Amino acid sequence: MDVINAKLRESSYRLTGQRKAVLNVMLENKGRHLSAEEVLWEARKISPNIGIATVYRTLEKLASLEVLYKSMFEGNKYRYELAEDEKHHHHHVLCLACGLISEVSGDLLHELESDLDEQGYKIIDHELKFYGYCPACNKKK
Amino acid sequence: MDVINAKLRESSYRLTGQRKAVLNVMLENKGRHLSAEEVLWEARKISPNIGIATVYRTLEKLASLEVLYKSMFEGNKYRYELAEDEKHHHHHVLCLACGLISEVSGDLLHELESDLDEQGYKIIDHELKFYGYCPACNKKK
DNA sequence: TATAATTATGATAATGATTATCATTATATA
DNA sequence: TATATAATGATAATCATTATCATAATTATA
Repeated sequence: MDVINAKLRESSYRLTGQRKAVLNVMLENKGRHLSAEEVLWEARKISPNIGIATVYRTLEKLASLEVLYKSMFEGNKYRYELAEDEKHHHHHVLCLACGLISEVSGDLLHELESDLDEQGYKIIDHELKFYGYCPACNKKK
Repeated sequence: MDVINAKLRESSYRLTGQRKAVLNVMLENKGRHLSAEEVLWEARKISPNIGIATVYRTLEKLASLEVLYKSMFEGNKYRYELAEDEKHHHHHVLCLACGLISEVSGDLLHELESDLDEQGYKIIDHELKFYGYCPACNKKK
């Protein structure tokens, strides 16, 4: 919270009612991955007239401040999640049956990244997604 | 080639002029990652009247036969590449400066996948992208 | 072979997520 | 308070992709 407020203050980002609504939705949904449309409906419970453009603008800004992480899902839609200091990388497991998105922690990728460094690359970030079945759906099969 | 023909025969996929054009474009661009639009322009050199719908249909079919791999780039566009037997997984490095897409081989991810297996997941596939600078652009900086 | 069914194609409309535009409203500053 | 600046919401525009549909090509059948 303090970290977030510091970031907002530093970039002199005014916290209007609508922006507060979006931010609150994201805070209340810590650990979940919301689409812009989902954020819109949740945010309207707090700020009933908020429009989709403002939601996009706010999510974009918060992502650029690294308050949120933004990443592509289902091949056609971004989803946003609250950033947590501990995990700078976003590794996801998508359940092909129920759509559940879980997080993978751990950083086995450092090894791969240093291989690439040796080859002359400069790696800034990475993204890893697993596709399969979550424990619950896997059991049912 | 034989493998591809076998797959096409098995699924009784008729190789019309347009489909042959798309397939040839992909064969000639082995190792490259083409968007549907790019395939369209190349294919029109062979089959001048081919339409974008046929390109999409053909790419989709070839991807479902695993003749091609399809994956999302730049957050808004699929790109297709000729599948090669050796690599069943598609790990990419995207250069943020020049847009070059290179391949990473090796499969350090098996370890991560078996961790997930132990947690009850059933992993079917994965996708890994690195973002950074290719050796050429990295040198220039 | 002629004809009927089937499949493939291309033009184009529809879709869905995202972005741009612009008039209006809210806020900050002189 | 007047004025400049920033934020907002409605909606149009964009762009990749998908759906539709009339027509053309191919295949199967009588």
